[in-house]
Amino acid sequence: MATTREPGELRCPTTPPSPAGQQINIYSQTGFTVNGMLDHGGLTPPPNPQGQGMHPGLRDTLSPEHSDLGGHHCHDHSDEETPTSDELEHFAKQFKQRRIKLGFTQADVGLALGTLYGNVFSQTTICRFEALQLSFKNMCKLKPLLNKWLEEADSSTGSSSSIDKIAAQGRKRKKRTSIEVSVKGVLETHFLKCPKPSAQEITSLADSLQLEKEVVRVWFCNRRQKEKRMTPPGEPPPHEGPYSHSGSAGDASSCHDL
DNA sequence: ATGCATGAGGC
DNA sequence: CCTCATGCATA
Repeated sequence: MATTREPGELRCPTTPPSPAGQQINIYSQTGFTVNGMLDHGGLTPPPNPQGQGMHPGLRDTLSPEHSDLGGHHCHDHSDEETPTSDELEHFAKQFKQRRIKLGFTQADVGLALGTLYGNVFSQTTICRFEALQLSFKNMCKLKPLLNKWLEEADSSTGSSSSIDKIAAQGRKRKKRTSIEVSVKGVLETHFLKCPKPSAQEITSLADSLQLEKEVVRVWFCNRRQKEKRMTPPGEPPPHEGPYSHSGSAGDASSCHDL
């Protein structure tokens, strides 16, 4: 049932005490510069064609170099340029390890980034970074920031934190709709058939599932995003029993079935 | 750790 | 409407 509840004040139950005492940060997102990835007084380095182009499976053999065309080449410094998937993976692992050793929570890091560079991030984002659950591009963007934080953190092992919260906006966030597992299953099935249903298909699907069209639409959007992330479900330290997923009995022909 | 949601930018 | 980057609210 869609029991619309207002966003109550809820605090993370698992937020270890962290030292506080720093400066305040500025605003939040939207409008920040895209780091200084390319700003040398030379030619603009070739854009990274990768990213979303590859499907989940770029775990091992991935050419770590780029084809230099034109006749110019820029060396890749310690941290810059487009890292490889492997590099990102390694970095993420090390980052998490060090972060924990230093006694910081994911939330702490997110805030620290804000006080350090003005870009605040939530626990969610840090978590996803560590788990490599972001898009390749996104990972590349965050790596430099987190890397810098690492340096700062281990350098000044003692005081680094801040307490600052951005006021919630006037808009009320819709209550999270919990979709029943059985319904999710149906959605999954449809996704396999048609990852990108048309508006009308979404409408009828929503209708048959008794869900708001918007909810269904968003579900598909989120589902597509998941498909684009790095680390295909169950890869790194495979301890998980991958769902053998039977060949969905039924039909897998056309997505038009209104 | 994740599911559903918001919003900006793009066609 | 979609993609993408992000995050509140939850399990």
